Amino acid sequence: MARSSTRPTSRDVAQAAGVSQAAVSLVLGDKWRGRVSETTAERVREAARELGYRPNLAARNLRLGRTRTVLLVVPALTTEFFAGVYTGAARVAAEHGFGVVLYPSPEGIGPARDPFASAQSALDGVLASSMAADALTAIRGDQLPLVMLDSDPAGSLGAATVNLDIADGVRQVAAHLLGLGHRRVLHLAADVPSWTFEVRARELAARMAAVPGTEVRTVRAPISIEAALAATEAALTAPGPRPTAVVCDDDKLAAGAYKALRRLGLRVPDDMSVTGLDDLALATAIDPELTTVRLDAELFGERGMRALLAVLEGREPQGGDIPVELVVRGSTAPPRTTA
Amino acid sequence: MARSSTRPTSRDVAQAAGVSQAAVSLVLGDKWRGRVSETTAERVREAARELGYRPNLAARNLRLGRTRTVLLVVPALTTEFFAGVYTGAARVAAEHGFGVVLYPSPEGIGPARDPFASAQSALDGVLASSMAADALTAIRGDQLPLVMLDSDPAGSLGAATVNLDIADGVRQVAAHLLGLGHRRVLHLAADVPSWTFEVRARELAARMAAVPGTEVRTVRAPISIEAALAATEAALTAPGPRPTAVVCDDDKLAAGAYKALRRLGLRVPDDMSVTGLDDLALATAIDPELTTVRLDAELFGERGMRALLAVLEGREPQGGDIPVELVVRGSTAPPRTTA
DNA sequence: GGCCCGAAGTGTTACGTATAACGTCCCTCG
DNA sequence: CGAGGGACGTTATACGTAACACTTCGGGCC
Repeated sequence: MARSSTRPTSRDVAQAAGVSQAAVSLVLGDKWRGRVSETTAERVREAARELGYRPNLAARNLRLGRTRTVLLVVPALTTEFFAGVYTGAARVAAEHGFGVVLYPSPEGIGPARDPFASAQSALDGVLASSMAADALTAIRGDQLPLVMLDSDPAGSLGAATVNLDIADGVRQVAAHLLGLGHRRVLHLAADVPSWTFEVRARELAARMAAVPGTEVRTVRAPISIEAALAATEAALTAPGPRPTAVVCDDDKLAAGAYKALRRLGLRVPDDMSVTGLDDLALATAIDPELTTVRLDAELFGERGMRALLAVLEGREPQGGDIPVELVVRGSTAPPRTTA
Repeated sequence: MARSSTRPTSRDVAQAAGVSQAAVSLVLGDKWRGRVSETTAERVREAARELGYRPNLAARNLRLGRTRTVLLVVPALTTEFFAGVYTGAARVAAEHGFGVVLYPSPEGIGPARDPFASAQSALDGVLASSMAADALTAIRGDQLPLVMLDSDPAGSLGAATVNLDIADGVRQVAAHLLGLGHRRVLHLAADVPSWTFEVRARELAARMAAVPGTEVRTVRAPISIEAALAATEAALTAPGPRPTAVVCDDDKLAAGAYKALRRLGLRVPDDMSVTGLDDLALATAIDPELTTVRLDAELFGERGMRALLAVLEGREPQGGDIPVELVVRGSTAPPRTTA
């Protein structure tokens, strides 16, 4: 019996089982077929169980030069969207014996230097959602394998990207509203410098412009209910013909739009249609329930992790955008009076 | 110049600066006052900068036997509540040179073995929110320093606890409703086996029972909008005198209650008052805005981390519950007809 | 002049693991 | 009957860092 004050090492196990430390490593590392007899192997396993042996990860990482741990960088912990991304990513990672560590970039989407100062050699790779450019270059400088989530494929400095097909989601929203007869639309845009939001604006403008007589007005707000409320109220009380629908970059913004409309005495969807994007719990909590674009967050995380694992193994990550789906609920209807 | 294919080590820096590896360790570890001259120290720092040296954490952790990293176990990533807890905890940790790694227990609150299998010697301590007992004993078995968040002080196997004063929050809710004249109350309880929810039930029952002629009916639902909707609808269509207020364990449950009331043709607050607990963004997104108990999540995380750091340094963590505050909004009013 | 002391470093070791390289023994085959 | 080869291990080493113990040298002090 070894000194019980400190944690048992593989050497303690070896002594208890009457074998060498190397044998313990072989058995516990499952590399023993044809090198150690079944009976000896069992004796080692028994001793390890007996002593409550847990391998020292620091030593293993040092020896192997890798950690089987990757970092997931998310803009914020707030939404269940990133919870889903984590869940999907963690599941796939676990299947391959990898762990996932989470780094929430402190204030929304912003520079994230910390994780690389504190994690460095503790990481094998990084899965990063829409990050600021300087953090990205910091990672590249560290030579860490990187896969970007929802990022401009052209501007990722050669990193692989995995994207949701947001553009198609916006297309579906535009088609839905145009089909209902809407022609004047207010775009409540997220005031966040990220490619994923640029796509929304670009695609909406393009789809609406394809139909004559349409008009898109844009107003920007940070992703918060109060900010969305203020921005929407300001936009709708401005002079000129009033839009008949509000297209929001995000469900949270839509919740703010609801409040602005209520304050202005406008009813959803009778006086004004509203659409969101994400399909958070919030979307069905508000009244009427929100017509929005459902993003499969878990699949997103899963595909992202698969891509990163491919990069780590030197394989080519497979591309292809992840499909999204318009969910029509009670917040959209034909405009009251045709323009 | 060393081989550029692999990362520079402290030995590479030493060679570049013309000193020994030990000197590099002293200088970069800030332990050099009186041991190395200022000029030599500067030469070392310059060489390190030049080579882009980053210490190998695995080696450091192995050498020191600690990682300056703690684990934060949260029941779910979903709510902004735990985002706040993380933010507060991470800030305090950073001030003391510690990093925080997040472990979201996979499905809500449940057994969490993984982190100890995968993190083990990679952690100095654990800050855990309301966990299942078996996971807790797993940690204790690992002898990892532990602080529990929102957990029964009596049942934590000797681990220090840091709690929000939920009981006082419930007291404030009860006093508010009683003051408005409510006597029959439906308690929409979270169907989650956690001490923090037991407290709500116990305290509500006690406070209501203190006033003659009161009645508390209880219905349980998992924390989801749909489940809360179904449970509330069932409870309110049951025979017997209808309650005049619904007290919810959580804002999300309250959102479900709103939907049930709408479906039943009951208006908030005219026909039914509703209260929540958390003060999430959701609370102000729904209409009318929810009367709820605001929890200071950041302060909670901060205090929890301070307690854990105290334990790590062998000091006695300081106790004391964190105060909470009732926020009265539009969802509560006097009952329409006095019973 | 001898002695001690502080400054400025260096040499060496250990942390716990995984694995390459190296021994045995015994059995089989040509 | 000797060579070869599997079965079953062991010995030794390296990963990169921090820290202890030791050396060298110049100066101050009695």
